[in-house]
Amino acid sequence: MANDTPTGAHVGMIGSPIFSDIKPETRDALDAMCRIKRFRKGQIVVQDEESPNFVGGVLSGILRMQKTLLDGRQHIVGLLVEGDLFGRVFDGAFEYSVEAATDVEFCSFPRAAFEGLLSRSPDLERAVLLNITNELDRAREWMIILSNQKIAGRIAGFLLLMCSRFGRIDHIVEPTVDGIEVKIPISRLDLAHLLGTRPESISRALHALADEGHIEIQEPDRILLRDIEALAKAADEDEMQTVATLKDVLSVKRLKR
Amino acid sequence: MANDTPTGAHVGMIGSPIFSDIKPETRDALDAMCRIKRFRKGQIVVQDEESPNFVGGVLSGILRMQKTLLDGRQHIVGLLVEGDLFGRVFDGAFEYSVEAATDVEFCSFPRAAFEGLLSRSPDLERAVLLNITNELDRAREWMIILSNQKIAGRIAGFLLLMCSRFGRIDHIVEPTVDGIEVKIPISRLDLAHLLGTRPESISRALHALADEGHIEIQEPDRILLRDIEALAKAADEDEMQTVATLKDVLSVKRLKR
DNA sequence: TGGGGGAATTGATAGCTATCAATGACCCGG
DNA sequence: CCGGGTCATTGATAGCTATCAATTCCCCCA
Repeated sequence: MANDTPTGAHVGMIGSPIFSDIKPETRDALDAMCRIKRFRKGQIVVQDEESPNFVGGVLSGILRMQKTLLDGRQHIVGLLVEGDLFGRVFDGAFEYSVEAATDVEFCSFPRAAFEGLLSRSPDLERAVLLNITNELDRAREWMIILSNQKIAGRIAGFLLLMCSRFGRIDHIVEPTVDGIEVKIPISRLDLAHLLGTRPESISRALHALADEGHIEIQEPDRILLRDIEALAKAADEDEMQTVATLKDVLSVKRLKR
Repeated sequence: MANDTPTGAHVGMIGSPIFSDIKPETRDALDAMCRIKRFRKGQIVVQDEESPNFVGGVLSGILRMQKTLLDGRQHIVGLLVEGDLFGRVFDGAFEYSVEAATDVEFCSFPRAAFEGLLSRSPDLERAVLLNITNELDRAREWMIILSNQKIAGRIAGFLLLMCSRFGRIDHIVEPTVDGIEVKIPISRLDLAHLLGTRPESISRALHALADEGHIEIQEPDRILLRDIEALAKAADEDEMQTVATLKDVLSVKRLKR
C-alpha cells in the first residue's frame, strides 16, 4: 500500500520548480513539515468527498485530478506532474479526487502548518500564486481544446498541450529524429472522458490522424508526433474537411486492409 | 469612446468582494493608484497580442475573456463580473483579449505599481491568491461542462453555472415564484463558441429543454429555470435519452405547431 | 412609421459520433 | 505455458449535430 515516510529529512525535492524562488528559511520550514508519500499506479490519493488535510507537491510520476459524477463517471480536470501542487490551501472543500496515473511520489504538508507558514512567508505565497496562475492558464487552454467541435481536433489539441506542457519531463515527451514522442499517461477511456467523447471514437480519430501521416501510433500509449504544423491546424480549426472528411479517411483505410 | 477618469479618488469599489479582507493602508494604496475606466458594450478592452500594462478589477457590467484563433473565431474562456480581476499580475503575456459584453466599469491599476504593492502587502497577495483560486475552480467546472457529450447537457450545465456563479448579481440572476430567471449576457453565436457548437444547435437544444418544461425562454437572452433538479440531471449525465430522445422531442414540437 | 440589418429560429440533409457488439492484443498470475 | 481480465480496436447502425439555406423576429434609425 501507500508508503509513508515519516520523516521530514531533507528531500531533494524542494529544489523543484515550485519552490525555486523561496528563501532558505522558508525552505527549511517546508522541509521540516514535509512527509514523503508514495502511491502505486491506480491507487486513490484523495477521495472525492473528504477534503484532504494536506497540501501536496508532486515529486515524480503523474496524478490525475478528477470529479466523480452522480452516475459514477469520472471527469478529469487535470493531470499533475512533478512541480505541481494540489489540494486546497484555504478553507472550503477540495472537490476532486486524486488518483495515481503512474507510480507516484509526492511530498505532503499538513494543511494547518502549511497555511500558517503561508501567512508568514510572502515568498512562499508568491510561489503558490505563480503556481496557481499557471494552473489557471492551463485550464483555460484545455477549455479551448474542449470547445473544439470535432474529435480529431480535440485530440490534436490534447497532444500538443501534452507536448508543450510536459515537454520538460523526459519520461513523457521525448524528441526524436522523426518527430516528438509522447507518452500518454491515461487509458483510452480516461482520455475519452477528458475530451468529452468515448474510447471508440478516440481510437478511430487517432488512427485517422495516423493515416494522414500526422502522427504514428507506436503503441497504444506511445505516440509519435510527425507533423506538428498539421496538428496545430487540426487543433485550431477542423480544417481536416478541406483535405478529406474523416469518413473518407476511414473508408480508404478499410479498403487498404 | 472609452471614458478614462484620471483620478484615484475614493471609489466605492474597494469594498467589493475582491478586497474584503485587506488592511486599510493597503486599501488606500490601491485607491491612490487606481483609475476608473468605462467601456461600452462591444468595445475591446484588451487586444489579443498586447499584454496589458494594467491589472483590472471589474466594478459593474460583464466582460468576456477570449482567445482569437487563426481562423478568426473567438473562443471564450471566461466571463468577468463585478469583483473579478483580470490581466496578468506577473511577467509574461496575457494571451487573451477582453471585450465588453455589456456597458462596463472597472478600475485599472498600473501593472508595475500593483506588482510592487503586491510584494509589500501579504494581505493583498492573499486576496489575489483567493481570487485566482476561485477562478481556477470555475475554469475546472467549465471543463466538466464542456466535456459533456450532448449539447443539451452542456447548456444545462452552463445555465446552472451562471446561476451558482453569478447568483449574487441581481441584474443577471433573479429568483421568482416560477423559478430562477437568468439573463444570458452573450449572443447565441458566442454561447455556441463557448460550448463548442453552433448557434443553430444552441437554439434547438434550448427549445428542446423548454418543451420538456425544464426552462422557459422568455426572451432569447432571458431564460427562466423552472426545474433545477432536472437541469442538474441533464447536465451531469445525458439522461434525457431515458425519457425521450432529443429527436422525439423535436418531432413532437413539430406536430404541435 | 418604414425600412435595413443583425440575430434567432426553423427546415432539410449529410456527416460525425455514440452505441452496441464482437474480436483481437496484452498483461498478470497460476 | 495457459486462462482470465482489462484494454484497444474494428464493424454496423442509429442518432445527434454541423451545415447550408430560408424565414422570421427585433432593434435601431432615418
